[in-house]
Amino acid sequence: MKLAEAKAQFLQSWGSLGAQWGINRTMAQIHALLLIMPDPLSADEIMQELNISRGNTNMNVRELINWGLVEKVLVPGERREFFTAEKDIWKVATHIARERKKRELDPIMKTLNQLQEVEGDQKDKYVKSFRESIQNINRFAHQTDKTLNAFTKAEENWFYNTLVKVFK
Amino acid sequence: MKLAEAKAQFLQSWGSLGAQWGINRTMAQIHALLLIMPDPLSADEIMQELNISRGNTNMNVRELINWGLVEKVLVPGERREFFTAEKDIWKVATHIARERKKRELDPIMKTLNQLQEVEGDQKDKYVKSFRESIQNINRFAHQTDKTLNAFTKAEENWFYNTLVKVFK
DNA sequence: AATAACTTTCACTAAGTTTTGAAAATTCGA
DNA sequence: TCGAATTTTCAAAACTTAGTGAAAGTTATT
Repeated sequence: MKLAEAKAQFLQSWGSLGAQWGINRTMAQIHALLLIMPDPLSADEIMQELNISRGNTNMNVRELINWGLVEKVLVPGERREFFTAEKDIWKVATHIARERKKRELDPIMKTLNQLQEVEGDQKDKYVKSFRESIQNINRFAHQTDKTLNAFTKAEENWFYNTLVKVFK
Repeated sequence: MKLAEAKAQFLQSWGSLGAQWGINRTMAQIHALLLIMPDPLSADEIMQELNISRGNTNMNVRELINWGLVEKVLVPGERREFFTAEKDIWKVATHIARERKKRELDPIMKTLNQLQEVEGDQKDKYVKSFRESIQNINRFAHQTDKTLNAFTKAEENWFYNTLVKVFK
């Protein structure tokens, strides 16, 4: 397989993987592109490689920077901005996990805590069932929270090493 | 907070959580509804509770059954079908993990393996960088695969117990 | 076999999201 | 300060996905 072909296939696969996880196609593709390129790219290069508009490029690059997955690089003597992605995939994963936790798990935990205080007769089977479900989900959420915290710290990759030991 | 209000809020939160994970709102809401109800519900009851059409209900219930998260219950003396959700949230999580792995991780691993065989001069920095990226992602994917396999087996909850020990 | 109860399908519509491209804003060097 | 290079914004268009409801299909009962 030639590089050009392999590259195209990777960009497309990474794009649809992203889509299945609620990340927009273009954002995932820009990320993929920056992942495999040895040097930082300019907005124009991204536009060309992916055949997308300037506006689209700008929006999604900014969003990637927001997620901490891409950063601006200043090339001396160049007016334009260049962009590069974190190449250590493990760091990428912990970044994403940390972001999603902040945006999704934390809010739902807040909600769950409130919902536990539903009023009503414990003998009413609807109340009882609701309470039990919320409690179970809440317990699970707390466990997940702890696990993610451990995972996303990972300052010295100890989590990774632990996992490797446990699951090898 | 009254039950009705708490219920509405839970249905809505679970729905938008689902949406962020690429699961459609209605599917997540039906699941949430069945989670908190003590007894199985009929299609009509689901339609009423969530204010959705018959067709939509049917499609999403079938999809949930497909995912192994909901099952039909036959109530003696009733012609209609009733539906109920697995209440053990841990089982739900492993089910989802197993499904998503099958649908997403397995295919991408196949692709990655192919992409490693890209032709070209190792001295070409584009080829070199591409190879390295794919290799890194591939290693990560394999590790994730192992972890998920361990997690989704969970026949005796040993994974859970291990995690609790490790992260408590 | 006819009927009634119920489920499934599917063409269409509604809603939501992404992308475009041109205009506005910003930045930097001369 | 001006103007060229570059980035950002945003309204409209294109596209995608979800939801509807009526019709077709299925199944159980008499």
